[in-house]
Amino acid sequence: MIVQVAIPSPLYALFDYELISDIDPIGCRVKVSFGRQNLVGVVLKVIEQSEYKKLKNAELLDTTPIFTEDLLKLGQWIAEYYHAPIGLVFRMMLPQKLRKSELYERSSETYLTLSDDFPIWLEENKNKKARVMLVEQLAEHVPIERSQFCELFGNFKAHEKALMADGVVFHVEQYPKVWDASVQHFPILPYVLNDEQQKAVDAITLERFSVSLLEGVTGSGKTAVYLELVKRVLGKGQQVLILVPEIGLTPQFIERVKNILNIPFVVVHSEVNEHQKLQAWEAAKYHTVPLVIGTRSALFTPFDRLGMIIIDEEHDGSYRQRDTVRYSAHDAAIQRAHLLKIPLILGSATPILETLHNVERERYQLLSLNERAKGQIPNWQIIDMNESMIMDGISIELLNAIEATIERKEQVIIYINRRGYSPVLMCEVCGWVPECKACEYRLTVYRKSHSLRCHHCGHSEILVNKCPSCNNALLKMHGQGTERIEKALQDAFPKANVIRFDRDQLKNKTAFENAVKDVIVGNVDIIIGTQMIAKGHDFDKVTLVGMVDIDGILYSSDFRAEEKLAQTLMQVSGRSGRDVSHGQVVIQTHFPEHPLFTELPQQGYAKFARNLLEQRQHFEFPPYEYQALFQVEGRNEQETLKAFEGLMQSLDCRDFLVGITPIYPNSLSKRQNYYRFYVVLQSKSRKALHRLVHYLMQSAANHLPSQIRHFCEIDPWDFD
DNA sequence: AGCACGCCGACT
DNA sequence: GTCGGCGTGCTC
Repeated sequence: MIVQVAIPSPLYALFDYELISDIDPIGCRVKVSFGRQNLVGVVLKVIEQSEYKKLKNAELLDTTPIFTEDLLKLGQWIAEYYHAPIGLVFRMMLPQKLRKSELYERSSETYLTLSDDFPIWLEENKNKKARVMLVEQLAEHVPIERSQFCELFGNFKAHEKALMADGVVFHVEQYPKVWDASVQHFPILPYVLNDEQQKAVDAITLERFSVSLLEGVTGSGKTAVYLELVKRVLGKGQQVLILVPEIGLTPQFIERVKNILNIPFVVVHSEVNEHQKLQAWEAAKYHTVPLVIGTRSALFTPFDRLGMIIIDEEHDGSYRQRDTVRYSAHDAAIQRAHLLKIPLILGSATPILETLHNVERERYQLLSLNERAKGQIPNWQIIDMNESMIMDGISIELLNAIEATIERKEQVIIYINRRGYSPVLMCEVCGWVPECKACEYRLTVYRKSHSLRCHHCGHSEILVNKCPSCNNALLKMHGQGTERIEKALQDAFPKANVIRFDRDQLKNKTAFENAVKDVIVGNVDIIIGTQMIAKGHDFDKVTLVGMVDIDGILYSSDFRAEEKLAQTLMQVSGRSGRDVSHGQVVIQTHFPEHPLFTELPQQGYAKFARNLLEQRQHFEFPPYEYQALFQVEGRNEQETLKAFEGLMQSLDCRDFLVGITPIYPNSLSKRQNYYRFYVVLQSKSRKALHRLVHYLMQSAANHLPSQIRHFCEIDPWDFD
């Protein structure tokens, strides 16, 4: 037969091969020769005839499809929706062990069993006390998984060998059994759901597609709702997938699930090794476990009978992948739930505006948990940096608050922003920020060309070195120089233990866990950290959170800056004083009049977010319009720009349903010796946007010189 | 992506 | 003299 295969290469087409097979090979892996290399592809279609004359042969690697039907469709949806090469999408969906060109066979487990005449052996070997004990234990448990028996009764290799030689104990290879809800007894949840929680649980209809937003702050009891829902789905003989942010998969969370549900489950995240990943993959596919908890890539776990998907902390950025295949696991999960006709739950205290908009349009149902949330509106102290006394970027008010906290033997978190926001120029004395005269939009600094540019109209002017407003020379680039904060704090509190919490410092799991342990035991007084500390861990002794460097984000050219900052502020506030009454948040800013500081703490996130939505509608930004980013990068700055300009000019833009921005240099313009430029395409119509992106990608592939790379990103979240 | 082919600079 | 840098082209 002739099959069409998705090949792991950055090409958009399927490739035809000749295949000899008795079974329907769709969803199976094949070994193919592609050019001069041997690759593993996935069969997506069987066709009658090929336009190609001489086809190479493909070799079947699986006896049964490796991709479930819904995953096959999901992969094709991702390739189409995100304009990604289909073979790379399918490679991404496979566990690494299955990307290799090896035959796959489901792994079996070693079980222990006894010979029928073991009583005779017992009779004859009464003096061998240890072995008698083992045989007696086995008699009660057989057949039992060998590893499980070892867990219960320790390693018994020597005895095992002897018993096998005597012919009483046997090894049997068999597959683990399908997990059966009717055999399993669920423990009674150690708490009673309140009215809201019960209402939320009852509002979910199983075995039908729906998206529900479970809105509630930390401590409002979202997890209890999740677990009750898991129980219900499992009771129907179905499985559940829980997606969590990269940082959210804490031992605390795992412990909670383990203790409360008392069911077998598998965990998939970046720290789990490939062997364990394949085990988890099999356990889900063959339904030997009913629950999978994992980060972004766990979305591609095959299930025998998936009955529900839960996305915890749905606003979290780690659901978006920005390398090779650029996709959102959040949105793809909704697609998967749709394909399977099952409910999907989005949980967050600070849902993204896209989600809230879908609630307003009644595409998603809203389930609110407010009851325990009263008094949760944060008590913020806003420090006006224009008025305050400042030492090394830290105000006297914050210094005093830190001192008092440390003296009480409580802990402090200092939150700094280290993300690559485009730099803002600002006067340290009066807070002046350069703005474009034409559009009043703040200007972005381009250090290399020594200029300021407007991201709206493209206007460019010379970089000033003195503040034109107060004539002071203390102009500062924001988003820069956060290292000095650590030094300043260490200098101010020489006796305090200061720890830095960021990705560079705590790359591996043990370093991270040790740091967490240090904080929990109380070995640390001041924690300096980035986004990482804004979520996940519950540090009971933290009673003060200081935010020292947020103006840069506020005035970045990202139209989502306020939304993101509001989310961060709420999440960070949740870190302070979880158990005690005197939790305190101190925020330093040059712009104390900004709604984020005046309205957000009074109204709470939900109300504030709805105001932001009105603004988005007014300015015709997402979610009221749809966006795509198209980026071009090359070694030579001028050539790259020229090629990009040529490409955009040749574009037949009579398709006036789509707006296109001018070409911008990327704010981190040069990276790894590549100069990067982008445009943003925007439209009210997804279809029109999709069509233009498709055309642009094709035209780029055909007309851009091959040393200039390009890609697109659908529904972009960050523009750096 | 990967891999080969091909054309120019500094090395055992 | 070659080894190897990476620009270019191709894959059913």
